[in-house]
Amino acid sequence: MQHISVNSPTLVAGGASSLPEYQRPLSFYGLAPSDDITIEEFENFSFQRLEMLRKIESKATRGLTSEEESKKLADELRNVFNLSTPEGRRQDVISHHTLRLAFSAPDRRSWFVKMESDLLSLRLRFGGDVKQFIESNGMHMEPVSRSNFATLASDLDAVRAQLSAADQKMVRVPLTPDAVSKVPFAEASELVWKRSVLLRDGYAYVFNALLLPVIISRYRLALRRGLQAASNQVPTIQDSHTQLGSLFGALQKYDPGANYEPSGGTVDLASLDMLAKRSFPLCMRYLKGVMDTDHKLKHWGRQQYGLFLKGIGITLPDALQYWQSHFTRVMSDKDFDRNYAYNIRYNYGKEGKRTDWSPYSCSAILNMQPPVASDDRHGCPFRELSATQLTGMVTAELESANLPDAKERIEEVTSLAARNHYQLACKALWEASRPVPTHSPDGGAELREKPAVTHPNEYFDAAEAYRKALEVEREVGGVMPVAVDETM
RNA sequence: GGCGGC
DNA sequence: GCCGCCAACATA
Ligand code: SF4
Repeated sequence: MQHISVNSPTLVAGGASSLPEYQRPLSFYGLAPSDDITIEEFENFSFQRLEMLRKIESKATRGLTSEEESKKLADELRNVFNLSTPEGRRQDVISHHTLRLAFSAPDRRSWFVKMESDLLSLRLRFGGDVKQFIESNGMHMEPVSRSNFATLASDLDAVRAQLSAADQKMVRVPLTPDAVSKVPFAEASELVWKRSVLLRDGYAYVFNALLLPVIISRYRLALRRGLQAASNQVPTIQDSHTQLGSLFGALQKYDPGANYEPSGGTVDLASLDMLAKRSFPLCMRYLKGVMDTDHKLKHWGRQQYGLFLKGIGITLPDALQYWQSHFTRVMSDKDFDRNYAYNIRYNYGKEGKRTDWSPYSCSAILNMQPPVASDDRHGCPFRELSATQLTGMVTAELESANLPDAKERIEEVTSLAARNHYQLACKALWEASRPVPTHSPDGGAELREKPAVTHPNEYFDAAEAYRKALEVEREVGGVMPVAVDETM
């Protein structure tokens, strides 16, 4: 059996599980394993952990995040690595560090960080001890002095009164200075979001009973640093241990998040449906709809939509495959190659004068040859669609976001369009389902601050940025702000 | 879609 | 019939 070690000097004294990295049941995994680990162990442990993370993901994507579901999940996960035994802790640490290496590439980090932080959160919530975790890991939480506390006490009481019932139960009633910590604003974003903290001078005053999100926030930061470091180690490790290469290869194939997180500037074809639904401007959503039903698009529609797709990060091979797969449903492969493939490559700067053409702006789109043929689908729907069609599309889009004020929003959008304010209508639609977050950073502010949409890709980018800003909250179990209309 | 070449 | 090359810019 082939023994290998991640760290070069191997030390084994009195059994591996007495090593410092295996002492605490829960940690930020700051210490890498230093004992001998067999290939089989690497494989078994890391695949078991990957299974755990995938379970967490699948629960989350199916929306099973209630207290009961979370508890069930936590119980299930406890059976994978038994953290109350030294060997279970060893397996936990080894598997974590193996996956760090496998998920260290920049475009694979987010998924791993999210799942690992969910895992730690579950473990601490069900069966863990936050206070003990903080102590045993030497985490520093800045205490509040007696005199400072005196000035905050009444405000803290007010905050406590607003807590959810469950949280309120956790905070002991006569508040004392040692029941509160002073935390940098950024580390308490989820609590700020839920208005569970008192804000003063750029700091958040957090009830110690509710410190979990702060821990998770620090964990995410530490983990991101660790992944950065791990990515530097990967080449060395793969050089000295070729056996690990195939393990990493296998682990990569198991990455479930790879094709749904549009990261690293390129976008996977598989995520197109999802992206269209959540972030395409109306014109592009419309063109995509035509592609999905008719599998063809006339020339200017291809230009408008194709360049937009390039702009959001569809690669040339994917673009060729995308158009080909649709067009060949209504024509031969040969016809597609002869008449359309060249133009797609040309738009990507791979033919002729090799210019990387930029996607059309709104004014370019508004200014194109008007669609005359009955099957011309290009242009701006706010101008080209009949009032009935437009209302239908806008309604469909806003209904899926189920807003309290959908009626008014639809009316606002369609009446702007009727007055020929197409780009204003477009922006009103963007805003309708994207209320300004009260606390979290306003992703998409670039667009919100402008009066009108000026570019379809700007619409898309701002929509994605908005989503991403909210994601920060959701990663630590926060609330979506669509439900955040509580004006108080 | 237009222009151009054979 | 075969093929290559190009491209828009007011919309408060
Ligand atoms: S305003 Fe611009 S982005 Fe919006 S639908 Fe019209 S062309 Fe597309």
